[in-house]
Amino acid sequence: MREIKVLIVDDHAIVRDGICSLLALAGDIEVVGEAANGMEGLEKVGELLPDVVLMDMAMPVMGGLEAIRRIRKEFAGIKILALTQYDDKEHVFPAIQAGATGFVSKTAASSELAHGIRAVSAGESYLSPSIARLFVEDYQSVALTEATNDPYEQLTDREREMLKLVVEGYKTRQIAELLNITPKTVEGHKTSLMKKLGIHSNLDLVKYALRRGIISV
Amino acid sequence: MREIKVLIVDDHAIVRDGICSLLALAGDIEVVGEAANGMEGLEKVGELLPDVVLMDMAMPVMGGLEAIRRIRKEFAGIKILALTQYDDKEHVFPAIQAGATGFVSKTAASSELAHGIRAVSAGESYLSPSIARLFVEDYQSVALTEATNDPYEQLTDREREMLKLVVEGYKTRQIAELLNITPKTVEGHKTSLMKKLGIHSNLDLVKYALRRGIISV
DNA sequence: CCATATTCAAGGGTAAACCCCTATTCACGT
DNA sequence: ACGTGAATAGGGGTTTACCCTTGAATATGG
Repeated sequence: MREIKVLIVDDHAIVRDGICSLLALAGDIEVVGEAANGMEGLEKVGELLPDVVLMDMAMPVMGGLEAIRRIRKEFAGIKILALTQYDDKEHVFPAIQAGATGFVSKTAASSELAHGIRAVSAGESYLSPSIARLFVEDYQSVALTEATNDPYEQLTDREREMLKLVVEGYKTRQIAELLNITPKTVEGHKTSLMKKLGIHSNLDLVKYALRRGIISV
Repeated sequence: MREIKVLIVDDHAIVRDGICSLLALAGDIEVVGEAANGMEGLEKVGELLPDVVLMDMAMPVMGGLEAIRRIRKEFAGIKILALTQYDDKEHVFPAIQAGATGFVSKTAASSELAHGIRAVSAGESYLSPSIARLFVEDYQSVALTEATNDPYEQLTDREREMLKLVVEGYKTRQIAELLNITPKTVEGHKTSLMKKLGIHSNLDLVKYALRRGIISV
Protein backbone atom coordinates (compact mmCIF):
# COMPACT_ATOMS: atom_id res chain seq x y z
CA MET A 1 0.00 0.00 0.00
CA ARG A 2 1.14 3.51 -0.89
CA GLU A 3 2.33 5.71 1.93
CA ILE A 4 0.04 8.45 3.15
CA LYS A 5 1.43 11.86 2.16
CA VAL A 6 1.19 14.38 4.98
CA LEU A 7 1.78 18.13 5.13
CA ILE A 8 2.46 19.59 8.58
CA VAL A 9 1.31 23.14 9.28
CA ASP A 10 2.45 24.60 12.60
CA ASP A 11 4.19 27.80 13.53
CA HIS A 12 6.70 26.14 15.85
CA ALA A 13 9.67 24.47 14.17
CA ILE A 14 10.24 22.28 17.20
CA VAL A 15 6.68 20.95 17.06
CA ARG A 16 6.98 20.26 13.34
CA ASP A 17 10.25 18.40 13.79
CA GLY A 18 8.85 16.42 16.68
CA ILE A 19 5.80 15.35 14.75
CA CYS A 20 7.96 14.57 11.76
CA SER A 21 10.15 12.12 13.62
CA LEU A 22 7.12 10.62 15.36
CA LEU A 23 5.42 9.90 12.06
CA ALA A 24 8.61 8.54 10.54
CA LEU A 25 8.28 5.64 12.98
CA ALA A 26 4.82 4.79 11.70
CA GLY A 27 6.08 3.32 8.44
CA ASP A 28 2.98 3.94 6.32
CA ILE A 29 3.15 7.74 6.63
CA GLU A 30 5.41 10.09 4.70
CA VAL A 31 5.80 13.76 5.63
CA VAL A 32 6.09 15.50 2.27
CA GLY A 33 6.32 19.08 3.52
CA GLU A 34 6.00 21.63 6.26
CA ALA A 35 4.58 25.13 6.59
CA ALA A 36 4.79 27.73 9.36
CA ASN A 37 1.38 29.37 8.90
CA GLY A 38 -1.93 29.06 7.10
CA MET A 39 -0.90 31.12 4.08
CA GLU A 40 2.23 29.09 3.51
CA GLY A 41 0.23 25.93 4.16
CA LEU A 42 -2.28 26.81 1.47
CA GLU A 43 0.52 27.32 -1.06
CA LYS A 44 2.24 24.05 -0.21
CA VAL A 45 -1.01 22.14 -0.45
CA GLY A 46 -1.23 23.28 -4.07
CA GLU A 47 2.37 22.30 -4.80
CA LEU A 48 2.55 18.99 -2.97
CA LEU A 49 -1.03 17.72 -3.09
CA PRO A 50 -0.77 15.73 0.16
CA ASP A 51 -3.41 13.21 1.24
CA VAL A 52 -3.73 14.72 4.69
CA VAL A 53 -2.92 18.13 6.13
CA LEU A 54 -2.03 18.20 9.81
CA MET A 55 -3.16 21.68 10.80
CA ASP A 56 -2.38 23.52 14.00
CA MET A 57 -5.17 25.86 15.00
CA ALA A 58 -3.29 28.65 16.77
CA MET A 59 -1.06 30.37 14.25
CA PRO A 60 -0.18 33.94 13.26
CA VAL A 61 -0.58 35.41 9.74
CA MET A 62 -3.40 33.06 8.74
CA GLY A 63 -5.05 31.05 11.47
CA GLY A 64 -5.89 27.39 11.16
CA LEU A 65 -9.59 28.10 10.80
CA GLU A 66 -9.27 30.28 7.72
CA ALA A 67 -6.65 27.95 6.25
CA ILE A 68 -9.01 24.97 6.64
CA ARG A 69 -11.80 26.83 4.85
CA ARG A 70 -9.60 27.74 1.92
CA ILE A 71 -8.08 24.32 1.53
CA ARG A 72 -11.52 22.71 1.60
CA LYS A 73 -12.75 25.16 -0.97
CA GLU A 74 -9.89 24.78 -3.43
CA PHE A 75 -8.91 21.19 -2.80
CA ALA A 76 -12.06 19.38 -1.78
CA GLY A 77 -10.49 15.91 -1.74
CA ILE A 78 -7.69 16.69 0.71
CA LYS A 79 -8.44 15.66 4.28
CA ILE A 80 -7.59 17.88 7.20
CA LEU A 81 -6.68 16.69 10.66
CA ALA A 82 -6.83 19.60 13.10
CA LEU A 83 -4.47 19.87 16.03
CA THR A 84 -5.05 22.00 19.08
CA GLN A 85 -4.03 22.56 22.65
CA TYR A 86 -7.50 23.68 23.65
CA ASP A 87 -10.09 20.92 24.10
CA ASP A 88 -13.21 23.05 24.27
CA LYS A 89 -16.30 23.58 22.15
CA GLU A 90 -15.33 27.07 21.13
CA HIS A 91 -12.16 25.85 19.45
CA VAL A 92 -13.27 22.47 18.18
CA PHE A 93 -16.70 22.95 16.60
CA PRO A 94 -15.75 25.90 14.37
CA ALA A 95 -12.84 23.87 13.02
CA ILE A 96 -15.14 20.96 12.22
CA GLN A 97 -17.64 23.23 10.54
CA ALA A 98 -14.83 24.82 8.56
CA GLY A 99 -14.12 21.39 7.14
CA ALA A 100 -11.70 19.48 9.37
CA THR A 101 -12.30 15.73 9.17
CA GLY A 102 -10.64 14.87 12.44
CA PHE A 103 -9.35 16.52 15.56
CA VAL A 104 -6.42 15.55 17.76
CA SER A 105 -5.66 17.19 21.07
CA LYS A 106 -2.05 18.11 21.82
CA THR A 107 -2.58 16.66 25.26
CA ALA A 108 -3.31 13.28 23.70
CA ALA A 109 -1.05 10.27 23.41
CA SER A 110 1.44 10.66 20.59
CA SER A 111 0.25 7.45 18.98
CA GLU A 112 -3.06 9.15 18.25
CA LEU A 113 -1.50 11.26 15.53
CA ALA A 114 -0.82 8.26 13.32
CA HIS A 115 -4.24 6.78 14.07
CA GLY A 116 -5.87 10.07 13.18
CA ILE A 117 -3.96 10.38 9.93
CA ARG A 118 -4.88 6.85 8.89
CA ALA A 119 -8.53 7.37 9.76
CA VAL A 120 -9.06 10.61 7.86
CA SER A 121 -7.01 9.29 4.95
CA ALA A 122 -9.44 6.37 4.76
CA GLY A 123 -12.42 8.73 4.61
CA GLU A 124 -13.32 8.23 8.24
CA SER A 125 -12.75 10.54 11.20
CA TYR A 126 -10.69 10.62 14.31
CA LEU A 127 -11.50 12.47 17.50
CA SER A 128 -9.27 12.40 20.58
CA PRO A 129 -11.13 11.16 23.68
CA SER A 130 -11.21 14.65 25.19
CA ILE A 131 -12.63 15.97 21.90
CA ALA A 132 -15.04 13.09 21.32
CA ARG A 133 -16.44 13.91 24.73
CA LEU A 134 -17.56 17.31 23.48
CA PHE A 135 -19.52 15.74 20.64
CA VAL A 136 -21.10 13.10 22.81
CA GLU A 137 -22.09 15.60 25.49
CA ASP A 138 -23.55 17.89 22.90
CA TYR A 139 -25.81 15.09 21.71
CA GLN A 140 -26.68 14.08 25.22
CA SER A 141 -27.63 17.57 26.34
CA VAL A 142 -30.86 16.89 24.52
CA ALA A 143 -31.50 13.67 26.37
CA LEU A 144 -30.55 15.19 29.71
CA THR A 145 -33.55 17.45 29.54
CA GLU A 146 -35.51 14.25 29.25
CA ALA A 147 -34.22 12.92 32.55
CA THR A 148 -35.57 15.92 34.41
CA ASN A 149 -39.29 16.30 35.03
CA ASP A 150 -40.19 16.98 31.43
CA PRO A 151 -43.95 17.35 30.92
CA TYR A 152 -43.53 15.10 27.89
CA GLU A 153 -44.03 12.18 30.23
CA GLN A 154 -47.45 13.58 31.03
CA LEU A 155 -48.65 13.17 27.45
CA THR A 156 -50.94 10.30 26.52
CA ASP A 157 -49.95 7.89 23.76
CA ARG A 158 -52.42 9.52 21.45
CA GLU A 159 -50.99 12.94 22.18
CA ARG A 160 -47.45 11.80 21.48
CA GLU A 161 -48.66 10.38 18.21
CA MET A 162 -50.18 13.74 17.32
CA LEU A 163 -47.07 15.61 18.31
CA LYS A 164 -44.93 13.48 16.08
CA LEU A 165 -47.21 13.83 13.08
CA VAL A 166 -47.71 17.55 13.55
CA VAL A 167 -44.01 18.35 13.67
CA GLU A 168 -43.38 16.09 10.72
CA GLY A 169 -45.47 18.48 8.71
CA TYR A 170 -48.86 16.82 8.58
CA LYS A 171 -51.81 19.18 8.60
CA THR A 172 -54.67 18.62 10.98
CA ARG A 173 -56.84 17.28 8.19
CA GLN A 174 -54.16 14.88 6.96
CA ILE A 175 -53.66 13.47 10.45
CA ALA A 176 -57.42 13.02 10.76
CA GLU A 177 -57.47 11.02 7.52
CA LEU A 178 -54.50 8.94 8.57
CA LEU A 179 -56.07 7.96 11.85
CA ASN A 180 -59.66 7.85 10.62
CA ILE A 181 -60.92 10.45 13.08
CA THR A 182 -62.32 13.91 12.53
CA PRO A 183 -60.03 16.95 12.29
CA LYS A 184 -61.79 18.28 15.35
CA THR A 185 -60.56 15.40 17.43
CA VAL A 186 -57.04 15.96 16.23
CA GLU A 187 -57.33 19.57 17.27
CA GLY A 188 -58.55 18.49 20.66
CA HIS A 189 -55.48 16.35 21.28
CA LYS A 190 -53.26 19.06 19.92
CA THR A 191 -54.72 21.68 22.22
CA SER A 192 -54.35 19.33 25.13
CA LEU A 193 -50.74 18.43 24.47
CA MET A 194 -49.78 22.02 23.87
CA LYS A 195 -51.29 23.00 27.15
CA LYS A 196 -49.37 20.26 28.92
CA LEU A 197 -46.12 21.35 27.35
CA GLY A 198 -46.80 25.02 27.90
CA ILE A 199 -46.50 25.73 24.21
CA HIS A 200 -48.75 28.09 22.34
CA SER A 201 -47.73 27.76 18.72
CA ASN A 202 -47.01 25.23 16.07
CA LEU A 203 -43.63 26.80 15.70
CA ASP A 204 -42.48 26.27 19.26
CA LEU A 205 -43.78 22.74 18.95
CA VAL A 206 -41.26 22.07 16.21
CA LYS A 207 -38.45 23.54 18.28
CA TYR A 208 -39.53 21.46 21.24
CA ALA A 209 -39.63 18.30 19.15
CA LEU A 210 -36.16 18.98 17.83
CA ARG A 211 -34.82 19.57 21.30
CA ARG A 212 -36.41 16.35 22.45
CA GLY A 213 -35.04 14.43 19.51
CA ILE A 214 -38.51 13.48 18.30
CA ILE A 215 -37.56 14.67 14.85
CA SER A 216 -34.29 15.79 13.28
CA VAL A 217 -33.45 18.41 10.67
CA MET B 1 -3.35 2.70 39.72
CA ARG B 2 -6.44 0.56 40.35
CA GLU B 3 -7.61 -1.67 37.56
CA ILE B 4 -10.70 -0.62 35.62
CA LYS B 5 -13.61 -2.93 36.42
CA VAL B 6 -15.55 -3.91 33.30
CA LEU B 7 -18.83 -5.75 32.79
CA ILE B 8 -19.37 -7.32 29.38
CA VAL B 9 -22.92 -7.55 28.04
CA ASP B 10 -23.34 -9.51 24.80
CA ASP B 11 -25.64 -12.35 23.82
CA HIS B 12 -22.87 -14.40 22.20
CA ALA B 13 -20.66 -16.37 24.57
CA ILE B 14 -17.91 -16.54 21.97
CA VAL B 15 -17.82 -12.76 21.66
CA ARG B 16 -17.73 -12.36 25.44
CA ASP B 17 -14.87 -14.83 25.78
CA GLY B 18 -12.96 -13.21 22.96
CA ILE B 19 -13.28 -9.75 24.45
CA CYS B 20 -12.39 -11.14 27.84
CA SER B 21 -9.08 -12.57 26.71
CA LEU B 22 -8.34 -9.47 24.67
CA LEU B 23 -8.79 -7.24 27.67
CA ALA B 24 -6.76 -9.55 29.89
CA LEU B 25 -3.74 -8.56 27.81
CA ALA B 26 -4.26 -4.88 28.56
CA GLY B 27 -3.11 -5.16 32.15
CA ASP B 28 -5.00 -2.23 33.58
CA ILE B 29 -8.44 -3.71 32.85
CA GLU B 30 -10.26 -6.37 34.85
CA VAL B 31 -13.39 -8.10 33.57
CA VAL B 32 -15.52 -8.53 36.68
CA GLY B 33 -18.56 -10.10 35.07
CA GLU B 34 -20.56 -11.02 31.99
CA ALA B 35 -24.21 -10.93 30.99
CA ALA B 36 -26.10 -12.35 28.01
CA ASN B 37 -28.78 -9.69 27.66
CA GLY B 38 -29.85 -6.28 28.87
CA MET B 39 -31.97 -7.55 31.74
CA GLU B 40 -29.17 -9.71 33.11
CA GLY B 41 -26.76 -6.84 32.52
CA LEU B 42 -28.85 -4.48 34.59
CA GLU B 43 -28.88 -6.94 37.50
CA LYS B 44 -25.13 -7.53 37.38
CA VAL B 45 -24.43 -3.83 37.27
CA GLY B 46 -26.19 -3.55 40.61
CA GLU B 47 -24.26 -6.47 42.08
CA LEU B 48 -20.81 -5.76 40.75
CA LEU B 49 -20.78 -1.97 40.37
CA PRO B 50 -18.28 -1.95 37.50
CA ASP B 51 -16.56 1.23 36.30
CA VAL B 52 -17.47 0.58 32.70
CA VAL B 53 -20.15 -1.50 30.98
CA LEU B 54 -19.28 -2.82 27.55
CA MET B 55 -22.70 -3.06 25.94
CA ASP B 56 -23.62 -4.82 22.73
CA MET B 57 -26.52 -3.14 20.95
CA ALA B 58 -28.22 -6.05 19.22
CA MET B 59 -29.56 -8.41 21.86
CA PRO B 60 -32.78 -10.34 22.55
CA VAL B 61 -34.90 -10.02 25.72
CA MET B 62 -33.76 -6.48 26.51
CA GLY B 63 -31.93 -4.59 23.79
CA GLY B 64 -28.86 -2.52 24.41
CA LEU B 65 -30.74 0.74 24.02
CA GLU B 66 -33.21 0.06 26.81
CA ALA B 67 -30.47 -1.38 29.00
CA ILE B 68 -28.37 1.78 28.58
CA ARG B 69 -31.31 3.95 29.59
CA ARG B 70 -31.97 1.98 32.74
CA ILE B 71 -28.36 1.75 33.81
CA ARG B 72 -27.96 5.49 33.33
CA LYS B 73 -31.08 6.11 35.32
CA GLU B 74 -30.25 3.88 38.28
CA PHE B 75 -26.47 4.12 38.28
CA ALA B 76 -25.61 7.54 36.96
CA GLY B 77 -21.88 7.27 37.60
CA ILE B 78 -21.26 4.10 35.63
CA LYS B 79 -19.92 4.69 32.15
CA ILE B 80 -21.18 2.79 29.15
CA LEU B 81 -19.20 1.92 26.08
CA ALA B 82 -21.53 0.77 23.32
CA LEU B 83 -20.51 -1.87 20.83
CA THR B 84 -22.17 -2.45 17.47
CA GLN B 85 -21.75 -4.07 14.10
CA TYR B 86 -23.71 -1.32 12.37
CA ASP B 87 -21.89 1.98 11.84
CA ASP B 88 -24.83 4.14 10.86
CA LYS B 89 -26.67 7.11 12.31
CA GLU B 90 -29.80 5.13 13.05
CA HIS B 91 -27.94 2.82 15.41
CA VAL B 92 -25.35 5.17 16.87
CA PHE B 93 -27.19 8.37 17.77
CA PRO B 94 -30.02 6.76 19.73
CA ALA B 95 -27.42 4.92 21.82
CA ILE B 96 -25.59 8.15 22.56
CA GLN B 97 -28.80 9.89 23.46
CA ALA B 98 -29.72 7.00 25.71
CA GLY B 99 -26.55 7.68 27.63
CA ALA B 100 -23.60 5.79 26.13
CA THR B 101 -20.35 7.67 26.68
CA GLY B 102 -18.43 6.02 23.88
CA PHE B 103 -19.02 3.85 20.86
CA VAL B 104 -16.82 1.20 19.33
CA SER B 105 -17.53 -0.49 16.03
CA LYS B 106 -17.12 -4.25 15.83
CA THR B 107 -15.33 -3.70 12.54
CA ALA B 108 -12.68 -1.68 14.34
CA ALA B 109 -9.21 -2.72 15.39
CA SER B 110 -9.28 -4.83 18.55
CA SER B 111 -6.93 -2.41 20.31
CA GLU B 112 -9.72 0.17 20.24
CA LEU B 113 -11.64 -1.66 22.92
CA ALA B 114 -9.01 -1.00 25.56
CA HIS B 115 -8.59 2.59 24.38
CA GLY B 116 -12.32 3.11 24.60
CA ILE B 117 -12.58 1.63 28.06
CA ARG B 118 -9.75 3.82 29.36
CA ALA B 119 -11.25 6.93 27.79
CA VAL B 120 -14.77 6.54 29.16
CA SER B 121 -13.40 5.46 32.52
CA ALA B 122 -11.46 8.74 32.65
CA GLY B 123 -14.62 10.72 31.99
CA GLU B 124 -13.81 11.28 28.34
CA SER B 125 -15.28 9.61 25.26
CA TYR B 126 -14.16 7.28 22.58
CA LEU B 127 -15.58 7.00 19.09
CA SER B 128 -14.28 4.57 16.48
CA PRO B 129 -13.17 6.33 13.28
CA SER B 130 -16.18 5.04 11.36
CA ILE B 131 -18.44 6.32 14.16
CA ALA B 132 -16.61 9.62 14.66
CA ARG B 133 -17.25 10.24 11.00
CA LEU B 134 -20.99 10.27 11.60
CA PHE B 135 -20.64 12.98 14.23
CA VAL B 136 -18.30 15.09 12.15
CA GLU B 137 -20.48 14.84 9.07
CA ASP B 138 -23.52 15.72 11.08
CA TYR B 139 -21.85 18.93 12.20
CA GLN B 140 -20.60 19.67 8.73
CA SER B 141 -23.96 19.15 7.06
CA VAL B 142 -24.81 22.71 8.00
CA ALA B 143 -21.69 24.17 6.46
CA LEU B 144 -21.91 21.92 3.41
CA THR B 145 -25.35 23.12 2.51
CA GLU B 146 -23.99 26.59 2.75
CA ALA B 147 -21.12 25.84 0.37
CA THR B 148 -23.43 24.55 -2.36
CA ASN B 149 -25.66 26.93 -4.27
CA ASP B 150 -28.11 27.45 -1.49
CA PRO B 151 -31.08 29.56 -2.58
CA TYR B 152 -30.65 31.48 0.68
CA GLU B 153 -28.15 33.64 -1.16
CA GLN B 154 -30.94 34.58 -3.54
CA LEU B 155 -32.98 36.18 -0.80
CA THR B 156 -33.10 39.94 -0.49
CA ASP B 157 -32.13 41.61 2.80
CA ARG B 158 -35.74 42.27 3.58
CA GLU B 159 -36.65 38.65 2.96
CA ARG B 160 -33.90 37.44 5.27
CA GLU B 161 -35.20 39.78 7.91
CA MET B 162 -38.69 38.32 7.51
CA LEU B 163 -37.38 34.78 7.63
CA LYS B 164 -35.60 35.45 10.91
CA LEU B 165 -38.61 37.07 12.52
CA VAL B 166 -41.03 34.43 11.30
CA VAL B 167 -39.02 31.51 12.65
CA GLU B 168 -38.50 33.35 15.92
CA GLY B 169 -42.23 33.12 16.39
CA TYR B 170 -43.49 36.54 15.34
CA LYS B 171 -46.91 36.55 13.70
CA THR B 172 -47.46 38.37 10.44
CA ARG B 173 -49.22 41.22 12.20
CA GLN B 174 -46.48 41.59 14.79
CA ILE B 175 -43.81 41.77 12.12
CA ALA B 176 -45.84 44.40 10.31
CA GLU B 177 -46.02 46.50 13.47
CA LEU B 178 -42.31 46.05 14.18
CA LEU B 179 -41.29 47.22 10.74
CA ASN B 180 -44.06 49.77 10.29
CA ILE B 181 -45.44 48.18 7.16
CA THR B 182 -48.78 46.52 6.43
CA PRO B 183 -49.38 42.80 7.10
CA LYS B 184 -50.00 42.40 3.41
CA THR B 185 -46.47 43.46 2.63
CA VAL B 186 -45.11 41.00 5.14
CA GLU B 187 -47.14 38.29 3.46
CA GLY B 188 -45.74 39.33 0.14
CA HIS B 189 -42.16 38.96 1.31
CA LYS B 190 -42.96 35.71 3.02
CA THR B 191 -44.53 34.25 -0.09
CA SER B 192 -41.57 35.39 -2.13
CA LEU B 193 -38.92 33.95 0.16
CA MET B 194 -40.76 30.68 0.52
CA LYS B 195 -40.96 30.33 -3.22
CA LYS B 196 -37.23 30.98 -3.53
CA LEU B 197 -36.44 28.38 -0.90
CA GLY B 198 -38.92 25.89 -2.28
CA ILE B 199 -40.70 25.72 1.06
CA HIS B 200 -44.46 25.58 1.44
CA SER B 201 -45.04 25.71 5.16
CA ASN B 202 -44.12 27.63 8.24
CA LEU B 203 -42.98 24.38 9.74
CA ASP B 204 -40.41 23.56 7.10
CA LEU B 205 -39.23 27.13 7.38
CA VAL B 206 -38.29 26.52 11.00
CA LYS B 207 -36.45 23.34 10.08
CA TYR B 208 -34.64 25.17 7.31
CA ALA B 209 -33.66 27.99 9.65
CA LEU B 210 -32.30 25.53 12.17
CA ARG B 211 -30.33 23.70 9.52
CA ARG B 212 -28.90 26.98 8.32
CA GLY B 213 -28.05 28.07 11.83
CA ILE B 214 -30.29 31.13 11.60
CA ILE B 215 -31.83 30.18 14.90
CA SER B 216 -31.01 27.54 17.50
CA VAL B 217 -33.15 25.38 19.77
C1' DC C 1 -71.10 0.56 43.52
C1' DC C 2 -70.85 5.18 42.77
C1' DA C 3 -68.03 9.41 42.10
C1' DT C 4 -64.45 11.34 39.75
C1' DA C 5 -60.76 11.69 36.55
C1' DT C 6 -58.80 10.64 32.11
C1' DT C 7 -58.92 9.75 27.43
C1' DC C 8 -60.95 10.21 23.14
C1' DA C 9 -64.14 12.42 20.24
C1' DA C 10 -66.64 16.24 18.11
C1' DG C 11 -69.10 20.90 17.11
C1' DG C 12 -69.29 26.14 16.51
C1' DG C 13 -67.25 30.46 15.99
C1' DT C 14 -63.41 33.66 15.27
C1' DA C 15 -59.01 34.97 13.82
C1' DA C 16 -55.20 34.18 11.27
C1' DA C 17 -52.69 32.26 7.59
C1' DC C 18 -52.37 31.10 2.76
C1' DC C 19 -53.09 31.64 -2.39
C1' DC C 20 -53.55 34.11 -6.75
C1' DC C 21 -53.45 38.34 -8.80
C1' DT C 22 -52.57 43.34 -9.53
C1' DA C 23 -50.31 47.89 -8.92
C1' DT C 24 -47.23 51.74 -7.56
C1' DT C 25 -42.78 53.52 -6.42
C1' DC C 26 -37.86 53.52 -6.47
C1' DA C 27 -33.25 52.22 -7.75
C1' DC C 28 -29.94 50.29 -10.90
C1' DG C 29 -27.79 49.11 -15.03
C1' DT C 30 -27.87 49.20 -20.23
C1' DA D 1 -35.31 55.96 -21.97
C1' DC D 2 -36.26 51.23 -20.87
C1' DG D 3 -36.48 46.88 -18.57
C1' DT D 4 -35.64 44.52 -14.24
C1' DG D 5 -35.99 43.55 -9.61
C1' DA D 6 -37.12 45.02 -4.91
C1' DA D 7 -40.23 46.91 -1.56
C1' DT D 8 -44.60 48.35 -0.69
C1' DA D 9 -49.74 47.72 -0.65
C1' DG D 10 -54.18 45.88 -1.54
C1' DG D 11 -58.59 42.68 -3.04
C1' DG D 12 -60.97 38.41 -2.57
C1' DG D 13 -61.53 33.88 -1.47
C1' DT D 14 -60.13 29.41 0.65
C1' DT D 15 -58.04 26.87 4.22
C1' DT D 16 -56.25 26.21 8.74
C1' DA D 17 -55.50 27.12 13.26
C1' DC D 18 -57.08 28.45 17.74
C1' DC D 19 -60.48 28.79 21.70
C1' DC D 20 -64.40 27.19 24.40
C1' DT D 21 -67.66 23.70 25.32
C1' DT D 22 -69.81 19.12 25.29
C1' DG D 23 -70.44 14.19 25.36
C1' DA D 24 -69.26 9.13 25.67
C1' DA D 25 -66.28 5.35 27.17
C1' DT D 26 -63.08 3.80 30.35
C1' DA D 27 -60.46 3.59 34.26
C1' DT D 28 -59.48 4.64 39.30
C1' DG D 29 -60.40 5.09 43.96
C1' DG D 30 -63.31 5.53 48.21
